Amino acid sequence: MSKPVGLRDQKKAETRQTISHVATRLFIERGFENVSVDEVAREAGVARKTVFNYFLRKEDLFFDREEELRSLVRAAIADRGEQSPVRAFQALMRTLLKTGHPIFRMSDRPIQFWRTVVESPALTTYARELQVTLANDLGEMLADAVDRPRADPDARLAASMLMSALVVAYGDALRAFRVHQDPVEAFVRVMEHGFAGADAAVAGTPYV
Amino acid sequence: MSKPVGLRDQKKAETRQTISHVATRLFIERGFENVSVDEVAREAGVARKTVFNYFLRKEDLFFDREEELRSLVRAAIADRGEQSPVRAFQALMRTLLKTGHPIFRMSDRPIQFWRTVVESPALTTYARELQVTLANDLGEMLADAVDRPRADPDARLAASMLMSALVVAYGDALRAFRVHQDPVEAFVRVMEHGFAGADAAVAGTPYV
DNA sequence: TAGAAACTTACACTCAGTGTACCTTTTTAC
DNA sequence: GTAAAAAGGTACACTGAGTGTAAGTTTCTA
Repeated sequence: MSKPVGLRDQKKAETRQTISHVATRLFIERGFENVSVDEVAREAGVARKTVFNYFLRKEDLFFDREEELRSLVRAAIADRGEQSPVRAFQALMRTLLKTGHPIFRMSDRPIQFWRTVVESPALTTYARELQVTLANDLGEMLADAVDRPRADPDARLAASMLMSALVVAYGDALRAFRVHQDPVEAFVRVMEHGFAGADAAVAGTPYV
Repeated sequence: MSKPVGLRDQKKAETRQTISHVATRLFIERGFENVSVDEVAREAGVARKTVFNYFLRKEDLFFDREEELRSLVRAAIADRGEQSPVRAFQALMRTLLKTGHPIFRMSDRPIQFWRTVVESPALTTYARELQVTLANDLGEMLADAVDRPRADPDARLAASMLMSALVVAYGDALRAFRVHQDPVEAFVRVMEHGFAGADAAVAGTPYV
């Protein structure tokens, strides 16, 4: 998070914002595959190449918020005190959920967002990549936290199961929302079962 | 599995085989992204369009064997007798592993195959899609087996965790192979931990 | 204020994937 | 056996993502 100071950085930030906002709006309105990058560029008043200068892939125009969660997790594991790293992660998730953090909020906006994702094969694929990336990251953080090698299979297993639990929980929360049930309650139920499972998977290791 | 009878079907099968074999060879030799579909078509003595008539996507040229595992799982769950469905699935995996079934065999050929996958972002993504597809399938089979709705979150959680365990186990087995350790032993160790975790996640449900 | 550095753009290109119309081969029906 | 029809293969033309390059333009720095 380096501070932009000069006029140049300010303009860059603005351009990036504009492109991302325009793209997000168009994608939600008309679907990801029905909007070309050309169109986004035109609407944002910028060259097509400029779009690709800011965003490596078309999908990046829609997902812009992965880094945030990652650093939250990193901080929680670093400041975990006496807790085991897995418990620290679980505690963080419970807190984010209870405090209605944007990432886990179940209101209209995110619902729209995820509907757009679900309706687009490309975005769905991208979301899965994100899950794997976060699982790998989490695995390395866990291993680092207990001084095991970064490729430690127990860490990877724990991370992978924790992420699975969250994704399944998220899916069920969306379903609950659609049928006008309490999405948070649905989320917590599945999440806690998954967390218990992850605990059991790495029982006897320093992770839990 | 309908039997091809006429000359036409025979030729079709041959063409498909040729294309798939040529493609697989080229991809393993030079990497997925370094071989264009044009090249595959040329080498197979066929028009580029013909390739896309047989295979929906370039990636399909490389992965050709998902259906087999799916039907094995389906059969195992159907014929599970007194066992719970999750136990039946776990038993199947142990058997496949012990009997050295092609899908789980850790010899040079699959190693080459997976190295090619790992080195290609597109193929890696495809493999993940496969994992999700199989997890969804398994989830529905589990739910069907105990007469719960197909979208039952417990079934999805169990399926997702079981698949996670297998994928992490597979990854660790490949790692073991590279360092000249026993890949099967590595696989079993991680798999069993994961299975125990999945059991715990859905303890108290009819799945386990 | 001039030159360096960084960003934007136009242009040309590769490659995946699709649609269409036409040609060739196999099948089928007489 | 042969002719019509059915199906596959091909050529061609197209869209759209993504990349490389060189030249123009804006901001920064000394």
